[in-house]
Amino acid sequence: MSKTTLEQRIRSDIEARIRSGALRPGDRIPFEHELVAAYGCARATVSKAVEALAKAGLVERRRKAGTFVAHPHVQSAVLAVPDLEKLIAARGEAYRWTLIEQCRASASDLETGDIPSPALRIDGVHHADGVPLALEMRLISLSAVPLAASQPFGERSPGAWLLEQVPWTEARHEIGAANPTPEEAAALDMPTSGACLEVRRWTWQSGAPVTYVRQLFPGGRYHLMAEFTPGA
Amino acid sequence: MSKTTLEQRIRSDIEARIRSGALRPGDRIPFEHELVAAYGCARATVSKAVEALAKAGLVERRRKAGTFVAHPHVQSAVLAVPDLEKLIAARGEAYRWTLIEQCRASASDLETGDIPSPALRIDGVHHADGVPLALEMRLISLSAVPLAASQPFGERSPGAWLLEQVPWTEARHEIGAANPTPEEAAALDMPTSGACLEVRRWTWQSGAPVTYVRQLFPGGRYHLMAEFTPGA
DNA sequence: GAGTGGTCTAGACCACAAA
DNA sequence: TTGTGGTCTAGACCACTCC
Repeated sequence: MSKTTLEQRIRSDIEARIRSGALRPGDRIPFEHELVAAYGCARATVSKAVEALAKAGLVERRRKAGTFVAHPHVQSAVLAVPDLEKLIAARGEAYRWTLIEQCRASASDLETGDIPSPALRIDGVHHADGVPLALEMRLISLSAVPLAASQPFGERSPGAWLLEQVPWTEARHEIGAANPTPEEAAALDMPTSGACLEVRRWTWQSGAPVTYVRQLFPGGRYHLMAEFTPGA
Repeated sequence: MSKTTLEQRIRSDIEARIRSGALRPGDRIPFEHELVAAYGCARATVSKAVEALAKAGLVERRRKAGTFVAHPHVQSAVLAVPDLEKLIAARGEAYRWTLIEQCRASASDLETGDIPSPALRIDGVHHADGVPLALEMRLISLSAVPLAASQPFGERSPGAWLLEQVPWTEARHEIGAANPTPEEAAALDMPTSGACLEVRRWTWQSGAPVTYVRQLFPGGRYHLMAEFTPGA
């Protein structure tokens, strides 16, 4: 017996033919009315199945012409950017946040973060089992989050607090590698010659800047993972 | 006059209420039959709209209870991993691939790449306007891609060739930072103390390993970008 | 012009989880 | 038990685009 829906079956049938190479990029897949005949179902059902493949980028639909296997262009992948506190806890390690500095953001800070004045600047370190995992430099727009001004970030990291205050934001990430400055290297307990993973994130809510954060991870202690399974 | 569909309107109405904070995580959004009444349309239309929000992760649907605004948990983002040749060309720079070595993969190679024997190993450098942008170490499974054995990779990078041979694969990425070995630093024309972005990618087709690649980017010359806009 | 996909309707039955 | 969402049907009209 099967617990899968008919729509899923149609979809995975076609997907398997693409993944196996039986259908190659540029090939036309059966018309909707042909699939309707083949599976003996309503057109809405096959339409939903094929539409899902199209949204996943596996096929391309063209009016009057039909539906074709797409040419894979850029590899895209879903990147998980977890909250560090939860990530460390999930790994079974002890989490600790230490505040370095909490002050008004300077003009040059605001420029790099593209955050309007007034804004708060918070520097600190995330530790896993006592080892520095990430150095964080964050700006928070006080016009978007006024409560941040009176919030003490000595005990709790601003990321988790912000998530509660300002849910469902849009964000942009830039991921690169950089060497730490002497001060950063000291905070991370690493040499300045060591490589760091640098993640910078700009966050908006309804188009208004909320926060900017730059996180520096010592090379060997952390890596990001991304899965790419279109159609999953 | 509007060119948007009714489904899109319903969807963006709800999304705007979530994004603006009018509906907060845990709040229930209207039942389908309420939306049907509010918009005066068929249930299938509102169902499609709300289902799209659910797929985007903005809401969570529970039978008998209703549909609720989801709690943002892990930040996820869509990461673009472009073909380097096309990326460099798109930036208006001259692309060049230089082969370092092409040989049979050793046992230790196969272990790190999780590729079955026999396999090919190809090392080379991607240049943009004559400057080394990335060092690449790649393994190709010869059982998955037999043609690779007789393919000369002196002129053309194996990535673009593979994409034509074996389209629509699944992949996993690991992104980190590392220091180059002296040999790698020389190939990239950089000091060993410089930070590198390290991207490792495992690729399968229909569950069978196809290729493994490790790319090393000098820190300042490249960065990855990821957008996070659920509901777009 | 002809035929595709895009959207929508007005029903229906079912599985499941909350009350 | 009850009501929600999950799935599906059998139509319909339309817009677009390839021939």
